[in-house]
This record gives sequence, C-alpha cells and structure tokens, in this order.
Amino acid sequence: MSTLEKSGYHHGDLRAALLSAAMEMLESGEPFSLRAVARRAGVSQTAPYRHFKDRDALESALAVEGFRNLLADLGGGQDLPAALPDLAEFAVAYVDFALRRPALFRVMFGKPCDDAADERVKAADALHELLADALDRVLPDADASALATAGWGLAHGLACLYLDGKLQAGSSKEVADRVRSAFLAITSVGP
Amino acid sequence: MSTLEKSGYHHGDLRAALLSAAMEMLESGEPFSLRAVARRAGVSQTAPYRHFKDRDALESALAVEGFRNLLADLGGGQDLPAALPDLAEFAVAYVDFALRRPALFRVMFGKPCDDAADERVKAADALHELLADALDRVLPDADASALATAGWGLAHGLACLYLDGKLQAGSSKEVADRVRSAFLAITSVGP
DNA sequence: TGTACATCAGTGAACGCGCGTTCACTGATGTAC
DNA sequence: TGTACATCAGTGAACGCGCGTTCACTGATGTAC
Repeated sequence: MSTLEKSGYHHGDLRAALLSAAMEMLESGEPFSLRAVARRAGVSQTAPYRHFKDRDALESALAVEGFRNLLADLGGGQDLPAALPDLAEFAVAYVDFALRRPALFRVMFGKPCDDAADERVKAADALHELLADALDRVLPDADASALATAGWGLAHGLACLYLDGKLQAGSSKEVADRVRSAFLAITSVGP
Repeated sequence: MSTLEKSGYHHGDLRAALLSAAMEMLESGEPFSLRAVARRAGVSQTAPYRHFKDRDALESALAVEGFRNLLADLGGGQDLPAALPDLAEFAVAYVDFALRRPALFRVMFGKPCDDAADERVKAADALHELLADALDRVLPDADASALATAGWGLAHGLACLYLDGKLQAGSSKEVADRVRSAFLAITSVGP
C-alpha cells in the first residue's frame, strides 16, 4: 500500500484521506465542513477542491459509502432471510446501524436525492432491491413490492424516531427488542 | 380582534405575527432564520428577542403548532378508527401531511428533542398516544404498545423516504395508494 | 542518461455571505396619586 | 383631570463566527526527445 506515502507536498492519496477524515468526524458526532475535513487531513482548505467538485460531492461520496456499509450490515445479499423472524432481524440491524452512526445516517437520508448524484441514487436503490428480494424469498406469493416498501418504511421510521428522540432509546438490546416486537406485532395482525 | 392594531412603534401582537410569518416561510419552502422572520414581519431583527429567548424557542413553538395540526389532520381523537382500513387511512393522512408541509415536518422531527422544550415533548407524546388509543380500539387483544410503535414507524418511515426522494413521489393519489397498500400488505402477512 | 517542459496537486490570502446575539438606546403605554 | 414615573416593546449599530468558494501562485512529478 502506497497510500500513506506522503512526500510532504504531494500527499499520495488525498482523496481517500479526505473521505476517511470526513467519515471519522461523522462517526464522532462532529458536524463536518469542507474546511474542517481539510484541517483534519492536515492540508490546506482549498486542497479538497482537487478531488471534489464542491461540498455536495464529498457528502455524496460519504453517503454512497454509508449505503455500502448498511448493505453489508444487512448481509450484503449473501444469506437472504428464510422466514419472518429473519426479516425482523433486518429491521433490527437497520435501526442499529442508524443509532450507531447517526450522523452518517442523516447524511445518507437527510436531504432529497440530488439527481446528479447518480451513484448515490443507485446505492439507495440497491438497498430497496435487497429488501424486495428478501421479501420475495420469504413470502413468494405476496406483493413483494408493497411489502418491501412497508418493511423499509417500518425500519426507517423506527430508526428516525429513535434518532430524533421521539422514541426513547435505551440500551441497544432494549431497542432491538422493541424493534423486533414492533415488526412481529404488525406482521401478526392477520387479514 | 385587536391583533392587527399596529400603532407604528408598538405592534399589537408581534409574537403571533412572528409565528405566522415563520410558518408561512416554512410552507413556502424558504429556510427560516430569526432575521428573515423579523424582516418578513416588518420589524427590526432584534425585536423577536422580546418574545422568544432564542432561535430554538421560535423553532419549538413552530414544532408544537405542527404537532397540533398533524393531530387535527388525524381526526384529533374524535372519530377513532374502527377497523384496519381506517388505520391505513391514518398512515395515508400522516404521509400526506409530511408531503404537503415538508419543511414544517422537518422542523417537527428533524432534530433530537430538546429536553427543555417540554411543550414539544408533550405534543409528540400526544401523537403517540392517539395512535395507541386507535390501535387498542381496533385490535383490543393485541399488544397495543408494540403495534402503535410499529404503525407510527411505518407511517413515519414512508413519510421520510418520500420526503428525501428515496421513494419517488408522484401525484398525491399515487402516494396515498402506495401507502395504503404497503400498510395493508404488511398487516396481511398473518402469523 | 540528461534536459525541457507540460501537467498535476498542492498553497495561502482573500471575498462575501447570512447568521445569532449583545448592547445601549428610545418611543409608547399604563398606572398611582 | 393632570402629572410623574415605571415598565414595556421596539430600534439600529455592531460583534464575531465559520462557512463555501475563487484566485493567482508554486512546488513536485512524469514524459518526450
């Protein structure tokens, strides 16, 4: 790996360094700005413009990475759920992600998708598709599309409500239990 | 009503005027700031400090009003739903509110509840209780608490996903249909 | 292998922005006697 | 009814802030001959 070869003036891989600096700031709850990211990467405040068109471009790149991480947390499409309880665990993992990485979650979802940021739109769509696939597998006869929307909505809504303090978050186990029972309750209503 | 008696210097009811100016700005999609609100109310930029401790206080007051409006849109606890399809209409109304008044919705939910803003916490709790009551009525035997959480989460999640462009919003009828079918799909999975 | 030169990836100073907030103030209002 | 005075609800100038972004620049790198 030559990514750490900093030759003083030239950095080696500033783009990656900026991304990871920004990600660290997000993780640690600091709001990030282009300037702050540059500062943290130990570089002048205009250097990022060599690698990102503007602030939004950096933010989008972070969001894309966030979506990849979230997908990975959900198993990355490897072991798709086989039954309802597995789906509930999807929701649990989703909410857990949001609570572990709140600032990143907000960056991913906090604002209307920029049409220009195609990578970002693709990443979000991949998430939706993963959910639809999973549901189609568990309930092949049902309307997978409507169900996937509902499942996503449920997980996302709980995540937001916790994040915004509308639901009181306790330990991560308590949260997981509550998410699980919410999911199981609503899928057990029956026709 | 003497609220419009502006005597030049003294305003009459500046507090209300500020609130409604701020609300108008929110409705029309402009971001609001204390200064901008004061400008719109035709008053110096420091005048609002007579009526609101700081920016957050104004924002909280708006959020409280928003919660009241949302509760009203949901029937205000008057005609509680009697069956599942009525609950679906709750979700539809909720999402509709979010899409009609996106900026207000974001103010209501966009950030962790300030513990100090008790009025605001109360307003959010009232919403949760309304949902729990409704569910208890429709499904008296079920775990109303878990179900209310799930129902709120579902509606809230769909609202956010639409607002953030993760789900493509078409006409309000299309959105309503999609919300309704998502709700009905997930409650029809059966045990 | 050595040199000339184009290109790339940084620097650092500066711009303009709107914001929240504080300050000392002044004009208007209401009340006590 | 008239006057003195406290209180209330505004004003306007100013502060300091961090931000995104632009500009002309310079040091480092890689390539062609």
